[in-house]
Amino acid sequence: MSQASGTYHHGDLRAACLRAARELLEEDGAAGLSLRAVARRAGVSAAAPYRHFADRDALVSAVAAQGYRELAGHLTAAHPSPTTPDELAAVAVAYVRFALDRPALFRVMFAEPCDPDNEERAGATTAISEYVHGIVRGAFPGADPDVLSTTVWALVHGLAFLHLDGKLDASTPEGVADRVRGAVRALFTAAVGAAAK
Amino acid sequence: MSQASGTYHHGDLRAACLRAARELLEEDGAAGLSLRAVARRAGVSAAAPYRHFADRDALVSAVAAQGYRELAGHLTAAHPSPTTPDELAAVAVAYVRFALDRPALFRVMFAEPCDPDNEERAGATTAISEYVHGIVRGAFPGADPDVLSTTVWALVHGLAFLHLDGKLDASTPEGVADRVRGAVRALFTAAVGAAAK
DNA sequence: TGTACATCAGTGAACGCGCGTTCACTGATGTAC
DNA sequence: TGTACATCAGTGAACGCGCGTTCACTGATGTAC
Repeated sequence: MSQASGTYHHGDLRAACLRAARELLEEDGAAGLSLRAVARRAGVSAAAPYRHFADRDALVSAVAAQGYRELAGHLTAAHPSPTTPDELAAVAVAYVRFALDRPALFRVMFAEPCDPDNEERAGATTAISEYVHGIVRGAFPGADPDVLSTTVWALVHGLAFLHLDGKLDASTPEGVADRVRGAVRALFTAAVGAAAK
Repeated sequence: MSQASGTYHHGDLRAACLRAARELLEEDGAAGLSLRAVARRAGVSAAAPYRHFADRDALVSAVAAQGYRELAGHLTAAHPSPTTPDELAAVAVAYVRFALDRPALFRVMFAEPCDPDNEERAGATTAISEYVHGIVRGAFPGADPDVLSTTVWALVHGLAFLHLDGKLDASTPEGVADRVRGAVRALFTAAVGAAAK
C-alpha cells in the first residue's frame, strides 16, 4: 500500500483523516463525525489519528478551517473584487451554493461550538470577514463600511441557512440563485441611496 | 409527591420532560440533550418518557415546536404589526435577542435535521413565515412581498446566527441592538426606494 | 557502502461511559355496577 | 356507598452499541558514524 504522496508509513494520515471526515460529514451529517469512524474509513487503528490530532475537537476544528479556506476560494472565484450589483450578486450566489453543496460542512463551520483558541480556525474566519469588508469598501465607497458589510454578510448568511434548513425552497439551483440575486439587489438599491446622500 | 398540576402518577410528565430538555439544552448544549438525561432530571426511570414520546426525535421536535411558539410570542410582543422603520427594527432586535438568550434552543430549532413529517413543528415554522410576510405587506405595500419578506427574514436570521457563532461581537445587548437596527434601516431605505418607483 | 541506533507513526487490546430502546412487571387511578 | 375490574403511567433490569481515550508495544524509517 505505497502511497504516492508524502512521508512514511501510511503516507499522509493527517490528510487522509481530513478527507475521511469530510466524506462522513456529507454522508451521515455531523452526528457521523467521530474519531473512530474517521480512523475506520482511513483504514487505520482507532488510536492512530491521535498522532495527528490532540482530540476530537482538534479534528473538527481542522475540518472547519479547511472549509473556510475553500469557501474563500469559491467566493474569489465567483468574482475577485465585485463592484456592480450583478458582480456582488454572483459572489452571494456562490456563498449560498457552497452551503447547499456541503450542508454538513457548512453547519460544522458555523454551528459547532468553536474553541476560540484554535488559531487556524480563527484565522480562517477573519479572512472571510475581511474579504467581505474589502468588497463593501470597493463597491460602496460612500457608505459606512462596517454597517454595510455586516448587513451584506448577514443577509447572505441568512439566505444560506434558511435554504439549508428548508425554510426556503432549495429544490432547484436556479430558483435559489434568483432568490439570492433578488435579495442582494434589494439591499444594493438601499446602499446606493444612502451613499448618494 | 403530589404534583399540584394535572393528572395522576407523576402529574404531568410530558411537560416535565420538555422543561428538563430545555434546561439541559441551555446547560450543556445540544450534545447534552438525551432521553436518559431528560428522564434523570425529571426524576423518573429511563423508560418513562416513552409513554409520552415515541423516540428521541419526537422529543426534540416537540422542544423545537415549543421554541417556535415562544419566538412568535416574543416577536408580536415587540410589536404586533410594525410599519415604521423603528417598529420593524424593534421586532428584528427581539428576534436576535431571542436567539442570543436561548442559543442551544435556537440552534435546535433551525440547525437540527428536521423531520418534515412532524406536523407540530412544520406548523410552527409556517406561522413564523406568515408573520414575516404579514409585516412586510403592511410595511411596504408597494414592494414585492415575496422578495422583500425573504430578504428581511434572511437578514435578521443571519444577524442572529453571526452573533450566536461569535462572528459578530455579542458581548453587550446594546451593541447588538444597535447593529441590528443599523442593518434593518439600511434595508428599509432600499425597500422604500424600490416601492417608490 | 554497511551497520547500529534513535525516532516515532501506527497497532491492538482494553478501560469505562452514556446512549436509545425493549420488556415483563406493579401498582395507583378511574369506572361500572 | 362499596366492591371488582380494567387501564395504563411509570419501574427496573437488561440488551447491544459506538464512542473517546490510554497504554505498552512493534516495526518501518531516517540518521550518524
